[in-house]
Amino acid sequence: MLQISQIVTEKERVIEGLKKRNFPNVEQVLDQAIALDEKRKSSQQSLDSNLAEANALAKEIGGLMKAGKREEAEAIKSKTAELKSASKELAEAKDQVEKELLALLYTIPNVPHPSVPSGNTDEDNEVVKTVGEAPKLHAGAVPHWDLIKQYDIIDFDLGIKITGAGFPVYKGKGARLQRSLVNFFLDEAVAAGFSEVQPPIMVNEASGYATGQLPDKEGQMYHVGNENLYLIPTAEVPITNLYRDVIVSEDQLPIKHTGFTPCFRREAGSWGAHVRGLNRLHQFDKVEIVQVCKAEDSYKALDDMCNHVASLLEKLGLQYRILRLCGGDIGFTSALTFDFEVYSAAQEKWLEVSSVSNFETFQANRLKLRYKDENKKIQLLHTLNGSALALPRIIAAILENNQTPDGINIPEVLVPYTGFDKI
RNA sequence: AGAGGAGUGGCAGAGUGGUCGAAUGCGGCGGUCUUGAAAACCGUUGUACCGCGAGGUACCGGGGGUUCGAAUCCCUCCUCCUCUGCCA
Repeated sequence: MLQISQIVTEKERVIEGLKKRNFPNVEQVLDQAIALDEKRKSSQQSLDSNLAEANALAKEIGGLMKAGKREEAEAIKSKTAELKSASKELAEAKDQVEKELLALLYTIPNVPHPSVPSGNTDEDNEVVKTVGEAPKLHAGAVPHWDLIKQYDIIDFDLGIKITGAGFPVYKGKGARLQRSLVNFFLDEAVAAGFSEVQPPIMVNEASGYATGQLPDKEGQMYHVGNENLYLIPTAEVPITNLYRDVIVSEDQLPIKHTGFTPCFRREAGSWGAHVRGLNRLHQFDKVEIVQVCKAEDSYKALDDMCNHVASLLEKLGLQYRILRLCGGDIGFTSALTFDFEVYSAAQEKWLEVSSVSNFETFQANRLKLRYKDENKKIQLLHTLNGSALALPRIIAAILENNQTPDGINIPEVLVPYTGFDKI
């Protein structure tokens, strides 16, 4: 959520940024927010002076009662009734304005970083660089959805039986490959200085709001109604929320965490013929990296996180490219996002396997995640996160790219984890 | 899940209707003393909003209520502890 103070003091920059996102009626919405804020201030002023008066009278009554001057006290009491009802009305008015303002602010996305290209769809994303080469597959090479059947390592039909579409069952070497990748990614993240956490995979409403999934993506999360909890769409939610309502001390920064969790996404409306096999699932595994740092350090941190993701893909020997997301494709909460895509050679398609974002203060403002600077001034921190990495599409690419007529080769770095070098 | 108890500032812990944003201790910060440190002593030490400022308002787990006045009384929710039950 943007700070209202940001909207007031940097209105032009906000307008320019939101236009890049094609956010409709920018000026109108911002003016409305500013007007509501003014209304909020004035209603607080009248409420406060009203309360101050009432407090003074109450004290006076207290003093008189103690002095035994009952009658004088009673006389003053009669004066308070009016103040009381006025206070109630003023408080309601103030709450109402605050709610309206908050509801409006919830609808405003983050201001993109100046380097974010304008554009409408993923077609307009900027390819920053492409690393590695596409493997040359043998004549009979097939997509991963055929390979998983051929080698009996991932079973979609069984998943459909016990749960539904998009919930595959990993079997034998498929299950082992998945576990190996999780361990490999966690080990690499820990080696890069991210401390490991295992968070809950259901979160409450407050957590969903704080990282921005609510109310924006309400329909995309699975909701556990009898407990009013949400299944996490990404470990970003619980891990970032570890720092909700926290004022950290400067020497704790930067905070770096990694965590492995399953992720759940309803993917309402995004299913189609182009989505096959492991390309899109309702439940998948992911290792996430999260960072909290000072404003002046956050873009360096973003770079570091991107380099970490790149190193993973290089170690796995996968061709990949990095995209700078355009204004139309960047997430609601993000200021700058780099997507990583691996080339899936049999599908002849680029698959997104990581998204690394800097949210600047957008999440921190909702989280109330702050620190005290050297002048003892309390400042919002910046939050960042990235996938490192999401498993299913990595598995798809490994299977497709490393297939040979007599088996699938396992990348060398994984062999110590899998215990086998071929499927 | 049932019965009982409890949630107060960074921590510990007082306060059960009136000048309480809240005693006291510890911790933190600043200072005196010291060659330096420790000890001792003195001072200081929450957050948010409004206001140019003086200052004001709110916050004692969350929400609601009673009252001129609530940390204190009532209702409700949440969390923790103890006992009983159940269980991976």
